[in-house]
Amino acid sequence: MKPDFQPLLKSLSLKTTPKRIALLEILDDEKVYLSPEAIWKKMQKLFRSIGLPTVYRILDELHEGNIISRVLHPDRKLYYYLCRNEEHHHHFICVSCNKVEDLHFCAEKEIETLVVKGMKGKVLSHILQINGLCSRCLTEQVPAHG
Amino acid sequence: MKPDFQPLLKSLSLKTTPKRIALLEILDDEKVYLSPEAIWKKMQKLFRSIGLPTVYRILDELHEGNIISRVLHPDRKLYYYLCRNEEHHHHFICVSCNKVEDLHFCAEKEIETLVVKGMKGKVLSHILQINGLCSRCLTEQVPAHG
DNA sequence: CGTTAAATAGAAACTGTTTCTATTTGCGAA
DNA sequence: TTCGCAAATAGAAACAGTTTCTATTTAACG
Ligand SMILES: [Zn+2]
Ligand SMILES: [Zn+2]
Ligand SMILES: [Zn+2]
Ligand SMILES: [Zn+2]
Repeated sequence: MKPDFQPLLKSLSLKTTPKRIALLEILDDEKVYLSPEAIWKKMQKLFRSIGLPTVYRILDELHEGNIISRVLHPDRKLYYYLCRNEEHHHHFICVSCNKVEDLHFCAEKEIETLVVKGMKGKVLSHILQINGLCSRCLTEQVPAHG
Repeated sequence: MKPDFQPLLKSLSLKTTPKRIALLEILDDEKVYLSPEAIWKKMQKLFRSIGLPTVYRILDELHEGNIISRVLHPDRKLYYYLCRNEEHHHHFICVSCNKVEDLHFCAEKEIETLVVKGMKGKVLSHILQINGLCSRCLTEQVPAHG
């Protein structure tokens, strides 16, 4: 079931354009993280003219609005993933097939305590990401794809 | 007390060159993470000719050999930090003054269990980093530096 | 519809990073 | 100590992902 992205965009004060909707649907269809260029190529099948900067801009806006999450890849390029899971969690990413799986774990409480009480500092954000191989890649030895 | 970096380099099968030693000493002097360019500028004070690619290459080799750690900055540029703490831990980084503090916390056991038992996957690496403001920046409102 | 600010295309610029090639240098062997 | 050679480096150039710019198009609202 395809969610209605219109109210989501409205809540961010972004206009409901066909390209924003298409990009969200593309991400929503995927269980893997995608690069801006991969998204662009999918967009090109839907629109006769679509610029790569537009893809970057939309991804930026949606990431800024906490709608989509960035994947920190060892190759240091940008990747994006749309997760519908509302509660706070983190991700296990497969570096071979790019699959993303929810990791229902976070130690923010413990860390907050360490930082506040131990360092007298303030936590602004935290990164927790597990890189590895998913069960399929582990058993089938599927070669990596871009 | 300046550590002897020679055996460290030897263990990585890297030749002991003045530039590698200097770079290690520069990092060892700092409690903040540095950008390749910042390191390059410090190197330029020590060598009349020193290329930025050399800095990148050395940083790469040392990072590859687990001698130095990369900082995942929100700005997506590369930063490096030399931590002498031998046991496994993570870092709290101050996004204002670039200071790095050891965070003696890691949930790798719990996460490993979740991934192996829950997902039938394999963990290759994990990222845990806390971004925030250190006590000094919190109280003194020190403006950010590059 | 008509108006207006937001969104976009396409080209061009940007910038951190990597590659390339000739030259230099560390270091084990003689 | 000197030699020989693979490793390391400088400097220039290339690269690639990302961002900026400007004219044009479009969504939203009355
Ligand atoms: Zn996989
Ligand atoms: Zn998720
Ligand atoms: Zn968390
Ligand atoms: Zn440390």
